[in-house]
Amino acid sequence: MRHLLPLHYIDTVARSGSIRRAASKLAITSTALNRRILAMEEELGVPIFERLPRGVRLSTAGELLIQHIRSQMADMERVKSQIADLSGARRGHVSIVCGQALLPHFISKQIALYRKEHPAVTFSVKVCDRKAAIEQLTSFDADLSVVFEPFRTAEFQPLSRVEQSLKAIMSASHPLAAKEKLGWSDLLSTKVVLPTASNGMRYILDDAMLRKGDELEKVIESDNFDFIRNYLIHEHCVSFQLPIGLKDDGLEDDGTNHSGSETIEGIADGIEIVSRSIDERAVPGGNLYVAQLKGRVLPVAAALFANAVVKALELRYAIPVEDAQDFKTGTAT
Amino acid sequence: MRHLLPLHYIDTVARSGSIRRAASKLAITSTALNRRILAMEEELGVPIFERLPRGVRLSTAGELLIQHIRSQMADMERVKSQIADLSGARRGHVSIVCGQALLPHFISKQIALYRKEHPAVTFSVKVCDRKAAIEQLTSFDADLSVVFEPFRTAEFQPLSRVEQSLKAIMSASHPLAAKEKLGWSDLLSTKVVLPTASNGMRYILDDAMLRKGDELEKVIESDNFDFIRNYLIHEHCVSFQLPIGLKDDGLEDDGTNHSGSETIEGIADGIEIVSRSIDERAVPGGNLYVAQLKGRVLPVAAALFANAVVKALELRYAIPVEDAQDFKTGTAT
DNA sequence: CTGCAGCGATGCATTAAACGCATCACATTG
DNA sequence: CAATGTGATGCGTTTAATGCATCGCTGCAG
Repeated sequence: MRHLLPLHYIDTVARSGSIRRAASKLAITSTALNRRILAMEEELGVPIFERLPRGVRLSTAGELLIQHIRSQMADMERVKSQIADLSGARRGHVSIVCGQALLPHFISKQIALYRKEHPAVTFSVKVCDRKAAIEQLTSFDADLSVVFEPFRTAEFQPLSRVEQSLKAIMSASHPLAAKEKLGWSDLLSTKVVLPTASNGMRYILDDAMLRKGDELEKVIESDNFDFIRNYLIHEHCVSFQLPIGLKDDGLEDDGTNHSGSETIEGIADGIEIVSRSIDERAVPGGNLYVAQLKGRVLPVAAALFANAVVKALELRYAIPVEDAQDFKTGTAT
Repeated sequence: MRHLLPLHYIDTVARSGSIRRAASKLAITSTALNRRILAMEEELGVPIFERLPRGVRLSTAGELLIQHIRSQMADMERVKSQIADLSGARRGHVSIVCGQALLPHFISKQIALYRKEHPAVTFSVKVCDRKAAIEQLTSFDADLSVVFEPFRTAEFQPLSRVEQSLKAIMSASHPLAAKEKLGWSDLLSTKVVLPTASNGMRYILDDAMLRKGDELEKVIESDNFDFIRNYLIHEHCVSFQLPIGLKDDGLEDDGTNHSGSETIEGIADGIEIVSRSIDERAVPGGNLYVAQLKGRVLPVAAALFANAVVKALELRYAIPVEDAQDFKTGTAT
């Protein structure tokens, strides 16, 4: 797309923070790039960038412009995807940001299913905390966001929502593993490993501690779920996970319960990690959202993948009736 | 804006229906234009235009593209207007389509008021029937639409709505001028002059006739309100007008009633044209909508003018309470 | 049936725009 | 105080766009 090359140039400069760095990324000389920037500012009548000693930064006008540019480039992708869809062959790229819990089982399975139908569609998956997710949407770096307890702004447009109650995970030999469902006092009786503050589950847990007035005995804090799960093998601690992040959350794909099978999360070094329910009165459930940028029309591939994700999610974790309507109309907008 | 010159070229070709005609409009040779079209199609991978013996027509892919292009150009205007607004001086252009009834008094007054505050803002006003109005919005030829009983589609986004009951207008010497309020039998007792079918009032009247099972005695049909009003001078007929289309609809600007003054519409050749209310049971009221294209972010000037129009309209003709909320959220979207 | 008019496509010489190199002026940094 | 990295600018070169003339085609009027 030749005609939006100047736009791409500006975008790259804005991301790079310096004309010369952007120029090397774009494989042109800084001279050429500099001139194009100057020409663009000339046409616009106002500077797009503030000149700093160590580079450039977007001016106020530039902030307005860059938003337009990114929206414009993303929309061109959408048009191209729709045109490609006319000729039957669906191709394109879907960029997703999601919470860690989604990665190991749910998202990977959904992508595999979609790619089975449309092998020409490629994906990129980024892990983001609840705040960065929305930023990725607004900068048009991501098409879709699937995040637990996301940071909601006016630009956040939910496509679907399901409730997720936190599950406790621990070694099978942990004393609490004997219980079917854990209460607040159970959690207070053990050492816990928590995700870092940027995580949605931590947000729920901090809130619970604040309201109860108790502090859980936090011995480890980590932003990596793999590390946390593996640590539980070595010490009798409890940590937390969303049902959707478990290998087996006790549900079939259509949301019906298992016939009383064991809820074994995984085996490492011969030690089983098991998951147990937590009483909702101890730790209230949170919301998992599928969302896009408000007002944006997604490329064909992204829109249809979003539909598939929403469908799978709502089938497995029934959506609350009172809100269902809202999200349906939200999707149609 | 140099970078969207190619887009402007395509848009012009689409509107002209031939590359050569477009080339002369754009003051370049047909060769150059033709090449740019070919280059663009090359980049896109599919033809944008179908080649006909007498010119070109948009292909299916072209239809998708042209919508993107127009949206893109309109959005660039918005960005420019917002950037201009940063430097304090509001400038720009507002393009309005509206029904005939709005023109003589309401819209002209609103534009005058706005231009008093911002003399650098220019306006274009087109008269459209209820169907063409929405088309002008979708093609980005108009920013705002103010139409009585508009043709509503999914792309039509109301910013406000007020009810308007039809008024009967006639020469002061017409027998029915003696009455304060006219019923259905009154209308049946006289000859009438009607607007053409594309008009919103006609839509209401046709509907009323259908439901009553009676036909009004239509002697003249015209799409021009000036002609209609002037004709009433020469023959004892009744025609119709919206309150907002009257010089004096019996209301002050804030919606309160006049203190029993005469409702004189105008004087021509010494004969007064007066307006009289019509019983709602005879002819039900219709809705006057202020609207924009769904999902579009208007330029600063257009958005603020829309606000002013909505405010003036709702102050004068109180908006129905039960629907007010919907339109408020609609505006915010 | 035929010639004419209008259309889009294309080869070629010309022109204008973009580019790269070398260099300057400036500010921060070590 | 030198060293580094930044954006701006003058100049020769290269690339891309433009205009002209022309071709092949189709529908239409005589």
